[in-house]
Amino acid sequence: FLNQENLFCEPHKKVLMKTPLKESTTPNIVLAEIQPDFGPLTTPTKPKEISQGEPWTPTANLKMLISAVSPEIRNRDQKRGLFDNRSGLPEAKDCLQEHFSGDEYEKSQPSRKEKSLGLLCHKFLARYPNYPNPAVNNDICLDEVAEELNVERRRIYDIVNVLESLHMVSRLAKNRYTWHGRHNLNKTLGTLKSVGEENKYAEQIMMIKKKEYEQEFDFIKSYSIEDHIIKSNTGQDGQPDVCFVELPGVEFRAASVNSRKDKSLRVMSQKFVMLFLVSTPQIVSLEIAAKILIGEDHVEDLDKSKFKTKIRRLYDIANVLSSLDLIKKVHVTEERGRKPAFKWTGPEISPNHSGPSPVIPFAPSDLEVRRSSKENCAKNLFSTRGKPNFTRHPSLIKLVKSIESDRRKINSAPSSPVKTNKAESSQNSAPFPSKMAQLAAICKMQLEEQSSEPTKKVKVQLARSGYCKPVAPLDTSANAELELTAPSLIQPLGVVPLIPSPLSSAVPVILPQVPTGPSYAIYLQPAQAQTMTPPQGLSPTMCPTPSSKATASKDSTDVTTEKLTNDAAKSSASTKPGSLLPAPERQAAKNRDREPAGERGSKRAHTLEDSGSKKKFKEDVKGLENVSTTLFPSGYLIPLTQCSALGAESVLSSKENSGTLSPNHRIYSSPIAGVIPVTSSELTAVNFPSFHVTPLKLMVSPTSVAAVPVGNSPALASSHPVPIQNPSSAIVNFTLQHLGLISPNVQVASSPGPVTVPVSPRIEAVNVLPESRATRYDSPVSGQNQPNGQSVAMTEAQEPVPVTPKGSQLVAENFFRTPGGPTKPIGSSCMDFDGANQTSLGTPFVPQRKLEVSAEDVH
DNA sequence: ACCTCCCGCCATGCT
DNA sequence: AGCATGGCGGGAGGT
Repeated sequence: FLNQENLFCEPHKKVLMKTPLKESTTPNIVLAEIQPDFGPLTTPTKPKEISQGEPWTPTANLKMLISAVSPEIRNRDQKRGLFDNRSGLPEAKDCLQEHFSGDEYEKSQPSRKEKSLGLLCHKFLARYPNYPNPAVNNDICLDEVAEELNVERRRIYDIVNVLESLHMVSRLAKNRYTWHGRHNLNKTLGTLKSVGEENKYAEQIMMIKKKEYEQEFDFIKSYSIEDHIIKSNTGQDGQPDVCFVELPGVEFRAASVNSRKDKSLRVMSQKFVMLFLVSTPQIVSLEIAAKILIGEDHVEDLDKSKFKTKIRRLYDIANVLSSLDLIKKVHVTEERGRKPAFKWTGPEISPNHSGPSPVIPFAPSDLEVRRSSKENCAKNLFSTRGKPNFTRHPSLIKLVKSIESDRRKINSAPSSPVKTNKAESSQNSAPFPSKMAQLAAICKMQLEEQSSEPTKKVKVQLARSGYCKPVAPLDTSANAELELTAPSLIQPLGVVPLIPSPLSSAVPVILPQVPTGPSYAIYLQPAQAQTMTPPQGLSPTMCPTPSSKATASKDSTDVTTEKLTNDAAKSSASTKPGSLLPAPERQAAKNRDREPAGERGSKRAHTLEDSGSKKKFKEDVKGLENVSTTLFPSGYLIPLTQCSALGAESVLSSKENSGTLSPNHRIYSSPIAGVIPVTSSELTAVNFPSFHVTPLKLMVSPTSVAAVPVGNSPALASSHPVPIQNPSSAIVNFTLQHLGLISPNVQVASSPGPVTVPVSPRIEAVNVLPESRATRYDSPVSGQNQPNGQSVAMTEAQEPVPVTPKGSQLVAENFFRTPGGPTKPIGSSCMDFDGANQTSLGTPFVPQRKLEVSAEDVH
């Protein structure tokens, strides 16, 4: 252990590491001070970076930095760049300047650029390996970094906050963060994507674009629709938006923890990333991003100042993301003019649970993740609820204690982020772990079963999941739909159905297909894509837009401009997702809530509304809580799901470690057991902190959602004066339904063969490779596993746990279902508890489908 | 003149 | 009270 650290840390860290950046300047002082104090602990990693390969020398660093910098800057700076980079330290600069500057240039002084957050971030990133060896201590001392980089701490916060939003770092304690590098990145992005889908960001983007273009005329319609969507989003989705998305693996404090966190740069960063992941062109203009991010509350009347502030923040975030090579600056030329925008240059990711991302993380290493997951669960639970009133089984308690010990490391930090009661959390956490273990065990079993038949797995899983069942019953078309439905269910996004993503989420393979989907394919934006669903007439209309595709970047914009087609379709789509089902749902919810869970579910499906209302949600929650309490300590479904997810992950990871499962298997399996649950859990987690409501979303099946929105939309429309809606409302609803249905169908058609396997595996493969690289540096998987005593211990512990858990069985089942039901997980979990849900679900869906069909017919 | 966004005041929260 | 965080927006550098 120590040896490893030494290997990793010693060489570069103290000496080299610091040297590179600062050498020229004052570093000595810093080094001296820092090293002694933190020595091994703080400094941890850094030099390792793989990419560089070169030993750390100032020049090397400079080169890296320069290269890293955007081309433009690069070119310019390169000339002076050397100076600048070195200059990182003022003193050095001064010296240089004096020497050189005598002549002309004194630029060497830190120009603004030199102080840019992007450059700073590069420096920061240069200190740590992309794929750190978990075994080594990767602690980051903010003070130290600030000194070394010679910047105010405030700047470091900016960087760290963004990194944290990607789970590339996690906070250990007061001034300390742990560097995770990109191990979790894919997973995180997957989660963010799924959340983004949930939030209907794609739709929102489309709406905004539409507005812009349409404002001139149809805007009325669009507005009405948009408004609805937005509002809906705000209401329901807004919640999720507000929350910080916690990844299963990553530990962090819930957004709820800090009041600020809601607004936090972290959240903005996540949302911003979501926009990229969700939007088809993957190009997001700052304007749109700002509108959406702000807009959640009141899109339409944005304060100018607010808008400006948002833009400022987005620049900050964008700089960091650019440094991570996740995005690059571009300009989108639209009718109106040229807008600053950013293009996603990061990895393509399938929705969270879907294959690759999750898999990768697990495989490589993510001990921390596991830990964090546990912690997260605990945290979430606690955070959400003031206190855990869980009744715990002794066994659970034991588990908890063990876990706590593990956690301790993390939490040990004096001020662990989570402020809530650590003790409590830890205690609470205990149950989860056990649960998780159980879940994991279950998942494993499922996975194994499924693994045997990857392709079939999905279906099987679906079938297993209570939710799935419901789906199947729904229609004859069901088979195809099953897949569809499943995905929809899986993703809270369900709403999303409009977009392919949901499907993809359901089945990893699907996603890729969807996008590729012949019909829409092209550059259409999400909205268009959605419209696409109604391939028939619409697609042609859409086609024009595609023509725009000539310019890829423009496509998106152009597309938006065209909006043409299907306002209705779009609107429908938008409505679906966003739909939040406000009033109607609530009503329905009320009725339903009282009803038995099973009934509820059915009703929900029926009404579709269920998902929407917060009230319902709460009610449901209450009911669930009761149930849950009885079932197991943790009251909330969400946590459980998370746990389940975690468990699944852990399982997966373990498998990976063992090598029993092939990547493919993992993928598939993950979707079934782990994946779905995970995503759901993640989603839930996100939503959870801020609002109970979120769960509602989960609860609702996508189809149901779609249906609901429709209903809602009219209502909403009524509230708003929306002329269009009157005529269109029905249509819209139908269209929406269609969208949801269609998309699935489409996918189905295309997917049938390919659906399951092909794509996802590829992705995984891709992802895996990188990771493998990363690992190599640090010390690959084996190293990871071993290194962290903690993480390792955790895993091991977890595995055993499953067995031990006594009460676990019940829990397990619950969890199980969760995962399965899970597609949508969280809600599902709740539903599961209800028990009846499964059957109920089936019933509800049926009606929807019928509706959908009708809608289709209409088309 | 607009785009970027650095800088640091000061609120917020925890210790 | 003191310190760590980080929201926020003025206003300056860049183009």
